[in-house]
Amino acid sequence: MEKKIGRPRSEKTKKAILDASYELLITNGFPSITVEGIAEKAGVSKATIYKWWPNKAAVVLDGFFAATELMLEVPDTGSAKEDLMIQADNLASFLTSPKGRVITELIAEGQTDEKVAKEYRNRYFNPRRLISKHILERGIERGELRKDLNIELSIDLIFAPIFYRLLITGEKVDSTFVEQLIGYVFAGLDLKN
Amino acid sequence: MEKKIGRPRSEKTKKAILDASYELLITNGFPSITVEGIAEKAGVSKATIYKWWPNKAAVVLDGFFAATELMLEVPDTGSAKEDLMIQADNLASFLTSPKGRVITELIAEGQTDEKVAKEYRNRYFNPRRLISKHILERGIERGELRKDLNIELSIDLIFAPIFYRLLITGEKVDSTFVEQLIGYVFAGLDLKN
Amino acid sequence: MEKKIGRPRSEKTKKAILDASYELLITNGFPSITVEGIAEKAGVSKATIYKWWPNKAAVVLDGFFAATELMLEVPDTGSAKEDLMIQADNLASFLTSPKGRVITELIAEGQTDEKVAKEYRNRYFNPRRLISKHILERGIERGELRKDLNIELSIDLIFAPIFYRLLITGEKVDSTFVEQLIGYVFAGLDLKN
Amino acid sequence: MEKKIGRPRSEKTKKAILDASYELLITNGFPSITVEGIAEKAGVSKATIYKWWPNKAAVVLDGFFAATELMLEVPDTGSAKEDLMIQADNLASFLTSPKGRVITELIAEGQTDEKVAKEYRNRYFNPRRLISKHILERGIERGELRKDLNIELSIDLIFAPIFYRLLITGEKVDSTFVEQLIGYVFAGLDLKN
DNA sequence: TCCTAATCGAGACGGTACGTCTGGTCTTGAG
DNA sequence: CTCAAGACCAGACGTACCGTCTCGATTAGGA
Repeated sequence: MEKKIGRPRSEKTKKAILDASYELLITNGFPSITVEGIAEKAGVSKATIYKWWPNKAAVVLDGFFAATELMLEVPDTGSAKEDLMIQADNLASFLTSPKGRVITELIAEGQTDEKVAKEYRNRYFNPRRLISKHILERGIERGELRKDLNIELSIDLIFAPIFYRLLITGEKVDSTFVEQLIGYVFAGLDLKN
Repeated sequence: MEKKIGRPRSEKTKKAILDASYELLITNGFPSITVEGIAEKAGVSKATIYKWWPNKAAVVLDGFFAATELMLEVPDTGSAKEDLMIQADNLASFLTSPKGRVITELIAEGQTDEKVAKEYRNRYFNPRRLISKHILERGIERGELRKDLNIELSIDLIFAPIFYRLLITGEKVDSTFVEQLIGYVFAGLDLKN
Repeated sequence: MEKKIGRPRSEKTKKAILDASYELLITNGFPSITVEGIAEKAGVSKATIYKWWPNKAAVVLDGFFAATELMLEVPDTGSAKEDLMIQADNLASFLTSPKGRVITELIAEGQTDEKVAKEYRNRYFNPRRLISKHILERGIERGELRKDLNIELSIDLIFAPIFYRLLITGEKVDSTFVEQLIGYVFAGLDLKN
Repeated sequence: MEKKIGRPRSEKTKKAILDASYELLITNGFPSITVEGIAEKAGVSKATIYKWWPNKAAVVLDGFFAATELMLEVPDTGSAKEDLMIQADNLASFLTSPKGRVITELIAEGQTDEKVAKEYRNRYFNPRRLISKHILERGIERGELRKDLNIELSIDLIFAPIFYRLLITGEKVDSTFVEQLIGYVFAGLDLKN
């Protein structure tokens, strides 16, 4: 147990930093955030920020997740397909909202900063994938889906197109799209379907 | 009819800039490229670069596409599924190669710079989607695929997971994956399949 | 004698350059003149300017003297002191006018560009000093001034304070000052006077 | 009462900047000084320089005066004429030395930058004129000079020709010249003298 | 009349410094 | 020991002019 001499870390300061960071993130977007801006808005010294976070990305990520780590409800309608549709629709709604834009910016940042990538995988994607996994497993148990289903790949199939449109093609991502998407994923392209 | 007065633009200089830009892109990655660096490597004045391109992203994009605008062969095995598998596999190979890493960096940049996004859609993705479209239409004609197939969505389904893994989950993208992927996309998740 | 084949130099162009140069000099002052500006205003190519003048200073000087090489009348009132007073007063009037400001700017430029210095000595100061010399010599002949007068020094004494005020102290240079100045120069500081 | 929070300004850095600036001024002259050069020589960031000085002229002036603000001894031989001769001779020696060249360059700069002009008047010329004034007043008290002498004009008469030669005619400024000059200023041009 | 050679306009180009900005580190004194 | 304040270094940004250069189009005199 290490000694605890000296002035203890101020939780108020920490909160101020994360709040300021998140607010700037929402209003101005990731790339135009500056550490100086966060410090000023939080009424805090730049040095204090760098004391506790190694760089800009770290603070901003922390601020984002501190603000968005919310309940992850597991839909349960009795139908795996229906449950996944709900989950996908919720995701699409969030991603296309102003707050959701941050996610795509973080993904962008993650392309050149592995720490960022790790962070959003652990704190954002993995928890959500677990839910999907749970839904799919329930579907298998119930006999709705076949036993040897590749669950990870199935999750990819469902959610990838949503991100593909957001990140790459820029096409619309709305409920109609999600519905069609789930339909095609379940049915497959083959003629027989 | 465009004017032809004054000293004409030096093609040698243009090439030197694009080459230098591309080389730096490959070796150091997008975010660490500097216009000053390009100028120096190309033996060119910074002002000349800014004369022809509005900003860093524009030069780098141009350099990238000048170097990668290659033949887009349309696979034709007689089977749409087979053709798409080949196309997807080619894409996966490229994206996971050092040169392909650039694409994900450009997508990252595109999240906050609409011009970049527009550019890679027009110059990279659209041509490739056209090929997929062609393959699918041929499949429909041949009776391999159903007449009312939503072609755009189908293309999304096939390629999205590849980018999803690269950009988000970081999971492996190899031939096995592509094979499984195409299998699932064609067959669907439904029990009956 | 050199051949005169080829297109001859356009006098119209030369005039346009000098005029534009002078106008810019008067309106904006020496340091904010740019060769690009002269070229544009004159409707002329930059290369043409550099064809005939080695650098910015040369054009501007030429433009200035082309516009200001005026008659140098020799005052002749019958009194050397009176004549010098008139000359000094004329000089002071010119130097404190907007057009005269240019002279001080040229002197400034001359501190670091010997060619400029040479130029304004030859084309501006020497002709004027010759007049003063003439006046003083006439005064000696007439018996107004002593035979062994150091003429060069005397000229310095008369005109130096005018420039001193303009260039250094910034004090007023008006007719009253000139009058007092001439008075003191002629009388000397000594008690007996 | 001024605040004293935050890291205090580094005197070492300030000195390094002023020293570097002065050394460059002496060796290369005012117009070829660059802020970048000062920064490099001083081992300092450009931003730090711009933090404390608004532009090049300001740093260089400061560097110059920091290095030359020396004792201003008042000569006192018992004769005003003699004292002025000594002062003028000292000035001439300084101005014609390498370090003195800077003064003429500053005067040049002052023609188009009023702040520079103000600065060298306050920090260089005014203190020296005060000494001359003192000498002249002492001369009047002693009965060497007449009571109603125009002191300012007299100072102009003595020092102006030195600067006139340096700035304009380029003629020699040595002890002989100074001696003659003082002689003429005191005696006047009039025949009776 | 055609040829030859210099001049001209337009404007691209390498170079150099500008003054600004931000990321991340360091230095004080107060708490 | 922590914190606010803020000075500091490093280094890229995009801009501005310099003086040089390459074009094609003119514009004379000489062949």
